[in-house]
Amino acid sequence: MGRIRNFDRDAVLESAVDVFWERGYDGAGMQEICRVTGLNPGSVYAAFGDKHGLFIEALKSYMASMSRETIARLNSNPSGRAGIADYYAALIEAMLDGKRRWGCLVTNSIVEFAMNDPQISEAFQLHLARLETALSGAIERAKQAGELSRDVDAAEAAVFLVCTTQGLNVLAKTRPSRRTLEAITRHAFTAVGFKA
Amino acid sequence: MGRIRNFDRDAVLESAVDVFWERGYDGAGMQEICRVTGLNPGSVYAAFGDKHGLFIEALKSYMASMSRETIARLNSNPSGRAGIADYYAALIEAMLDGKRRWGCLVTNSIVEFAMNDPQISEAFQLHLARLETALSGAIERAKQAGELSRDVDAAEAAVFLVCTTQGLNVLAKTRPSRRTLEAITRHAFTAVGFKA
DNA sequence: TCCATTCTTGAATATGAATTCAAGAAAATT
DNA sequence: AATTTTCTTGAATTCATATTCAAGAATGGA
Repeated sequence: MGRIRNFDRDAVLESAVDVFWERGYDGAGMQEICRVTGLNPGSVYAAFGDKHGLFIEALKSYMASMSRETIARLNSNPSGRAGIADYYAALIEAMLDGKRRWGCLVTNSIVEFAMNDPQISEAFQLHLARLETALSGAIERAKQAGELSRDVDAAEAAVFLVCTTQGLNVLAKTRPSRRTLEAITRHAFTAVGFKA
Repeated sequence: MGRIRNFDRDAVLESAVDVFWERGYDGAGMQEICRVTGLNPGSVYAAFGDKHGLFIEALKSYMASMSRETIARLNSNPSGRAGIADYYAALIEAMLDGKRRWGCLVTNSIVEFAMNDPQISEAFQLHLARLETALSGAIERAKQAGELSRDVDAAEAAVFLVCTTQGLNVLAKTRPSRRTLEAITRHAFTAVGFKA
């Protein structure tokens, strides 16, 4: 059958995600991608076609792992309110200390590509819709539990929270203080209808 | 004295702003910049040094005109509440029809450059601080007028509104509906403490 | 009118990054 | 073990685009 591939495709994608995340699509040179993944150009091109193809796969990998993590956190607690609080608490920590200092790969890419690339554009819409649905679900649970008034429109509130998250993703790049981030999420909570 | 320059520096900057705004820094080719401004490469380089220099000046021109417009709108009405409402109403229109479909040049650039360029980074912080101050002023006026409770923290509320605007700037690129944009600004109003 | 200076022009060049490719190495099948 | 197939390597190439430059044109002063 011939020589077997001796690198792990998923591990390579995870490394590539970091480069695109930190530097952006244009800012990420094949040279650095090769350094970080430990691959040579030839192997990258054989496995992924070209830089654009690598990026699409890296983006999908990022989206999948983020969706998974977000949904898990929102549902980690029977209380919808606590789920949303946990989600934002984790976001803030990552923005202060973790990779979220680089913003969010989806947000960064929406801005960098506008909606010029139909393939990427579709993936964005899907990802944002997924986040929105997960938030909406948590809001509905909060309503059921009496943590929130029955006449809150869950869909609208979810869109608003998605917008807040996008805003945080931008501000994260300006190295904001914990105080600033917490003030923002506190206001978002109020906006949805949760009591302080 | 020699030949006099026969183009208007400010007009050139305004055209350049549009190219950077729509395409981003990397996406804006000198070729297109020359086409749009009507200049030749040589003239651009003589006047602005290089692409980076042109960008910095274009960004400053954008920031100045946006600050001016925003502050004017926020103060266009004696009521702080009405000023903020006008500001968001105008933003929504521009996101549906106008150049804000391309997002905001500041937001786009914050994301594209992260905080790698100190010169640009400083300009960002200043611009965001200006917006924050203007919003905070309107909120204070609303408090004075009894449109808002005295114990609203104007500084925190202003930071929150800046975040919302950044989020809108991102979502604008996904071609959102009027309903979506209005739902978001309605929630932001609530979050600050205005009655529906 | 002529000169000195500065601007304009657009083709030529330089630069940097993506991509290819030919040779070598490893695995599996016979 | 030989053979075939596929992967790996990294230097060479291609390609795109920022930048330069030499020649021409317009202005103000002498």
